[in-house]
Amino acid sequence: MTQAGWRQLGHRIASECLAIRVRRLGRVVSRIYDTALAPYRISIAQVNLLAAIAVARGARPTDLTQVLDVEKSTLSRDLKRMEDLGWVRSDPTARPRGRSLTLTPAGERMLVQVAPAWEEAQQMASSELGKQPFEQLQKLLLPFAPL
Amino acid sequence: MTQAGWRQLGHRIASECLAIRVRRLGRVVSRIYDTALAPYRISIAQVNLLAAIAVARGARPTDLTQVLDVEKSTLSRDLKRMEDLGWVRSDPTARPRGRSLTLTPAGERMLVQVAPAWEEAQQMASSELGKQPFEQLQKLLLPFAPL
DNA sequence: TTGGCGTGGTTGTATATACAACCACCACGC
DNA sequence: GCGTGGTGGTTGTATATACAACCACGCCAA
Repeated sequence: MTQAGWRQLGHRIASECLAIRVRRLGRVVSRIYDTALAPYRISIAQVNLLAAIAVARGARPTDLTQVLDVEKSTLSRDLKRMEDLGWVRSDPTARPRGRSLTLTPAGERMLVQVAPAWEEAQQMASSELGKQPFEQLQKLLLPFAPL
Repeated sequence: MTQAGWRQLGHRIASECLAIRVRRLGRVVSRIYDTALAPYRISIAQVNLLAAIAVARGARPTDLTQVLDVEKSTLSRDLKRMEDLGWVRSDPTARPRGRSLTLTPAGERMLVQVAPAWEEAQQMASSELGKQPFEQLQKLLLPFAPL
């Protein structure tokens, strides 16, 4: 392969790859939310989990892996951390099999407490990305909302 | 806060948060590319770096942190791995200060070798997200292409 | 009744990511 | 000529993420 070959390839990949753009967007957006949430010592990923459990009450970890598109091993450890922090509780379930997840009172309080910071982060994201792009992204990514 | 309060909040956050959608998209899309690239023992994040260095030849790590919106500490370790793998070389630079990055011949070969798998991944992404959403996303995320 | 098999979950290992703290070094002002 | 500050980089620590391998337990079929 000639020198022009690989250099041009690099250019093509850098300029056309969807994953590269999406991952960079993820870093930028995550930083906005994590910064806004930092005073509460919680990450946007953890707020995500809290909200998911609040909504899908009594769900099992396996159920959440579907809703969140996350690996079961990832979820296992994330949940462990949040149980250790006292935000989540898991009880053996009567149903089929597995554990049933619920927020503890502390978890419920945390969700309520961080809500204003989350709102701010939404505003920040909208102003950093631009109002139009923000809204277009929201619409386009509707299928990825966990509901 | 009443029970309806936090439950409704969970629903609102789960259904309206941009970061949650973007992060989930990132997981889904990254998996598509990583799966396609797996036979080559390389991740899309590493292909990203290879391409960036191919394009911005002789750039210093600090320069890349701007282009990629990545923390310097993250980049430091990612580059270390890739130097260990023999894909990247860093030389002291005459200019201002710092190290100058270039692809090794092995790095150039790797970029060329994985290109077909990357193309397949682009196709897979387009078909999994749908042609229209894929193209709309591409357009919307143009500002996040590292060029 | 018992021997798999499938499902749910954890653990081992590795990468990607960030923040904070630190170090190294050069440039510039005095 | 010598501080001192800013810049570039690494290291400590922690989380988020994935794949592969494993474990635990019910359930069903022979």
